[in-house]
Amino acid sequence: MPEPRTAPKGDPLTRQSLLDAAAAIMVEDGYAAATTRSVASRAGVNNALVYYYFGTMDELFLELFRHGAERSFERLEVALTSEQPLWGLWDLIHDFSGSALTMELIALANHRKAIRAEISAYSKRFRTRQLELLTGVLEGYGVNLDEWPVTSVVLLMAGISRYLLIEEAFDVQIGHRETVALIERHITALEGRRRVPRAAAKARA
Amino acid sequence: MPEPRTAPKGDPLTRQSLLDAAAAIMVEDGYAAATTRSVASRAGVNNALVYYYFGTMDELFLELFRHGAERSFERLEVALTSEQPLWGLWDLIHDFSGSALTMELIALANHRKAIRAEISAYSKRFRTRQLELLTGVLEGYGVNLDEWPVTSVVLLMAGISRYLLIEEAFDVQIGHRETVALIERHITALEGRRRVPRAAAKARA
DNA sequence: GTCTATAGCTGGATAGAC
DNA sequence: GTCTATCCAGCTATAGAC
Repeated sequence: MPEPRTAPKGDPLTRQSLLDAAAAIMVEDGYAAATTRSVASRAGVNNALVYYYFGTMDELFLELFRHGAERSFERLEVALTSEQPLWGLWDLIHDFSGSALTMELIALANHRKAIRAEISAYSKRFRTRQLELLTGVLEGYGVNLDEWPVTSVVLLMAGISRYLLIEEAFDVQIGHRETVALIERHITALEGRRRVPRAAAKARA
Repeated sequence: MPEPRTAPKGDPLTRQSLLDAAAAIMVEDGYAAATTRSVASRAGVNNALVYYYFGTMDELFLELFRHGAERSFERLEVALTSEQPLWGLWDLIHDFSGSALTMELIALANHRKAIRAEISAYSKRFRTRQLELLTGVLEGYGVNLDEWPVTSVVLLMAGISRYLLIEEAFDVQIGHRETVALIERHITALEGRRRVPRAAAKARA
């Protein structure tokens, strides 16, 4: 579906630059810093345009989330139907890009009902799809699903990965290397060494 | 040390009620809702008192964090020197109370330098102490520390626990029960069934 | 589509009365 | 200690000119 049902009004470039500006500000200074003025200013336009394009800041935030969510969903499909689904899932989950923004949106959701509902619905959909696609894979690897339920495997990978990112943001890295190695050892035991390229890994200092 | 070196000025009760009010508001509506006016109003006093007691909102947030951090550190000592250190650690980490506030403070830290620094320093101290106390314990249990580094055990427990709490906040609970069971199975394998009472567990719906 | 101008509100912070 | 009063900054949102 390359053509949305109702084409959003206005200049698509301006619209996108507002979304990009909002994302950048949220990552750099937190969601509270993403105001109509700061976003518009960074996008190089007047703040009244935020209302012209999105109506309210809530709508802008929602659109930002939906963009990222849709992209993640597509990447999930690719990862879990690839030759090495576990490696694909790990790389996807462990990917730095987007995580900072996601965490800001989660924080934002704490006091924005619409955003909370959107994230909640999406998370369930995402998790459900993960399970659908991964159950057969783990069965194929001969994993004992009573001892290692698919949900738990997914939760462990996601949880540890998210936690490492949070700690890194606070410059705490004690034991991170060993822990990543531990996870990757287990993945290797199931589906061999990583043969697929790590998807679009960001350079890290 | 029942007497602090420099007694904070003002009425200790008012001071505490301001801190309590700030904590409650942050948990309920997010850190952005904790303003001088909202905090003072909830504490039943005038908003100018926030400045009388704390000077700035930043100082209030810092004091809030330090209180919780100190309490956590004490609980860590108790847990890790108890008869069942792993169960103690798990209960401490997995405790619901305080986690919501912690997450708000983490979000807040994203754009408040002073708070970021405080959390960073505390986290390192906390992790270091965990390792000091837990290394001997795991050795005593005959754990292969090359395969399961102490840091990784701690990170896995903390990461999964935190992630479960975040998901619960979004009403996503798919696989949570099984995953908690999995972790507790492993703890049981090392140090037997839980014999110590779960510390101050909050009732959950 | 993009702008200026402005209304209306909320927040941080301070001065000074009691 | 606690309050009232007030200043100023910054924000959302709208009206209307170009």
